[in-house]
Amino acid sequence: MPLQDALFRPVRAGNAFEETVERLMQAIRLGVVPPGERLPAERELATRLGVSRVTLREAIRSLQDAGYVESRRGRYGGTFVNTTLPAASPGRPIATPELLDALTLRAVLEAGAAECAASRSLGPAERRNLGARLTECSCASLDEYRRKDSRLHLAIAESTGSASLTAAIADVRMRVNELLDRIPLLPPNLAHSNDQHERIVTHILAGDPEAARRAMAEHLDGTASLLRGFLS
Amino acid sequence: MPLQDALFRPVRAGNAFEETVERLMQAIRLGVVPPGERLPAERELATRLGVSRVTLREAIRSLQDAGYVESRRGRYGGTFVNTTLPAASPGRPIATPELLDALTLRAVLEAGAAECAASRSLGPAERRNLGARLTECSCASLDEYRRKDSRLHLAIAESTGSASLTAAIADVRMRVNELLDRIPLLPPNLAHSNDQHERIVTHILAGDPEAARRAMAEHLDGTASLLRGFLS
DNA sequence: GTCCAATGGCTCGCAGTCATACCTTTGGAG
DNA sequence: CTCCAAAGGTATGACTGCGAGCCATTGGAC
Repeated sequence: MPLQDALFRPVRAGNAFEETVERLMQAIRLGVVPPGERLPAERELATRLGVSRVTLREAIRSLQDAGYVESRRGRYGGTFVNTTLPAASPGRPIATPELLDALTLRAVLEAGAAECAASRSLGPAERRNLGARLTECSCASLDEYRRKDSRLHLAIAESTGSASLTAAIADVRMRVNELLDRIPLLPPNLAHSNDQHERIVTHILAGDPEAARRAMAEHLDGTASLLRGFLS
Repeated sequence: MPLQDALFRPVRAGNAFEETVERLMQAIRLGVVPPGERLPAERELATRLGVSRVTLREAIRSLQDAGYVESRRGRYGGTFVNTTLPAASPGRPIATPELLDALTLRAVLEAGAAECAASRSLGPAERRNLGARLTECSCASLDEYRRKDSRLHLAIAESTGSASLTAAIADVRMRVNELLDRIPLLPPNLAHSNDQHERIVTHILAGDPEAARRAMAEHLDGTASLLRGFLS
């Protein structure tokens, strides 16, 4: 019975150390803490992540070794994201069912988020945030595009007002980005992507849920078919 | 920055024991392992949950104490779900933001799942499964309705073919059911719900994604506004 | 120049968790 | 009747993760 497969899945994705590394990577790779910026202080971060400071420090240490962050002591010190990030390692080959699973979940979550965001009355701060992320994305160079793109999509998720939904989208984006890192990013795709972004944000700001959903679905379909093509 | 709140959320929802209890409760309360049925053998279940047998046994023990399951030794023994389940304990009062968060996520996931299921070409086994769950639900008595209802919704999720999506829906249903257990379930609501179920399944089987999505959204809106009313 | 608050760096003992192995019970196969 | 495979029940020793406390460093406030 495959329903049980979904429910009796592993309770833990790994040990506390591994999951903590994963979470910090998420913040960095999705551009939530941009290059040059500081992570929260260890004591605070450990509390927020529900993990001991010892474990958090081990995770940070491994990110240092991998070249993602650097730590400075003293007051006004902290752990800072490096301005030049290491390229993602290829990792294991991709299983097709896993790919389809991630793409399905992403389509549901992000299209739903776009619709939901468009059906809410957004405050001025939220509207400004969406605009800022959009222009940031359109100005981004190739090597920072994935990060700025993720940041925009997260801003849309965030404007649904649902923290769980935002978290779920962050998770699925990490899964999909891991796959996208295996295929080249071409300037024409990037330009097309920016057009679609603009349309999505416009529909959200105009409060047109149906149009926002359609635009987002179309946008996602682009990378989805790209992925399916490269990996099947 | 509230985006960081979503990403720097706790890495662990609790210790291994608590999370294991939660997972088993999910299988029972959502009707995935119905009353009278047997759970997988301890050794297998421990492997699937990625947890040691000791920890799993502690979890099972606490479910025994709470009256959810009984264990029998010997070959053809095992751990069986009790035919009469204890009523859910009220638990802590509900915070409104938490409620809205869960309802938003549910709307996105389940409406998306209905649409996705309708846009796939389902096999005969899947079609039969949907039909069976639908009639099971329409015949259910008040005290078993929530379980049968969840089981139908999970069948829809399952027919998207995405294990992650199914798991996500199971999780959010547990959250919402916990809230629904605080308000009475009335026969008229039940009848109305069954009508909507039938419409949803019909649209899915007919392969009409848009209609399936709309029907599901309407269906969810019913309980959502009920909840908002009772708790605000 | 001195102080001090905030930060990263470090250590130790207790709780929880795990892998492994072995014991006990049960009911069908032969 | 006997045997035995499959299930739950138990015990042991090592490892992980945690809380708490203390140390070391830094740069601004005074």
